[in-house]
Amino acid sequence: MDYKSKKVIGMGVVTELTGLSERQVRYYEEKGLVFPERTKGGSRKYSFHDVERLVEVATKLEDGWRIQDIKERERRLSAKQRDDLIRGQLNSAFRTFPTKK
Amino acid sequence: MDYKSKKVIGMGVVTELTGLSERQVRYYEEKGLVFPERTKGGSRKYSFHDVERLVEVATKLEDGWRIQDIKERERRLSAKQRDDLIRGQLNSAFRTFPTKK
DNA sequence: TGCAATTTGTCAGATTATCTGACATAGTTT
DNA sequence: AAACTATGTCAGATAATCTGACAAATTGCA
Repeated sequence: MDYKSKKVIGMGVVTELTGLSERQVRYYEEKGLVFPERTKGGSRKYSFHDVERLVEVATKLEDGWRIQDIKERERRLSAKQRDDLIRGQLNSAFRTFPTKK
Repeated sequence: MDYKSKKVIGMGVVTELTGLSERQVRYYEEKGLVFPERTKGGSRKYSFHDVERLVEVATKLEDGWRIQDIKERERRLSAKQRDDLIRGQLNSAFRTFPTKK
């Protein structure tokens, strides 16, 4: 695993890096937007990727989005991506219609 | 700064990642082999680069090196690199002797 | 050979970091 | 108006980390 996705960052550093409060960070987890790992004792551990994710979420909230909207939109997007992927696979497998060039 | 050199990792994770004891990690710092940052409260924060460094140090110690030897050897090596760098700069600036090709 | 240095373990006591759960609140939806 | 959303804050508990000290095994060296 690469540095960006390894879960090694504690809550204190996360709040420093993101500018968010502990409350916010925990709330976003409660709502299913980030998924930290835990130490044996129960402390949260985040990755750099998680940190970027948190900033992205916070930005959208500042823009007036609500958490459920963010999740909903992403659910649709990834569904579309799955569709596009499958469509692409079908196209290259069966070539049901002409491709350009 | 990149993920590899950002100091965000606490002692607990460092001991997990390196397999070293807290005692060892602190001792290597005391001897000037790693240079963690600190939180406001005084807790150490390491980078992935530091983690790799610690493993490298531990490996050499297992091979029978002593800390002072490691530091001494590196002092010489970096001195040589400085010399090589300067020599290279002089060569390209003044071309005091013919180069091959 | 004997003494000093090196490296690591361990322990105590103190301090810092983080956790959960609860209540409050301002703003937004329904 | 009532319910919901997002966040602040506080208390009490637990986890994580720190420093400083003493011990001990091994190794270097005078």
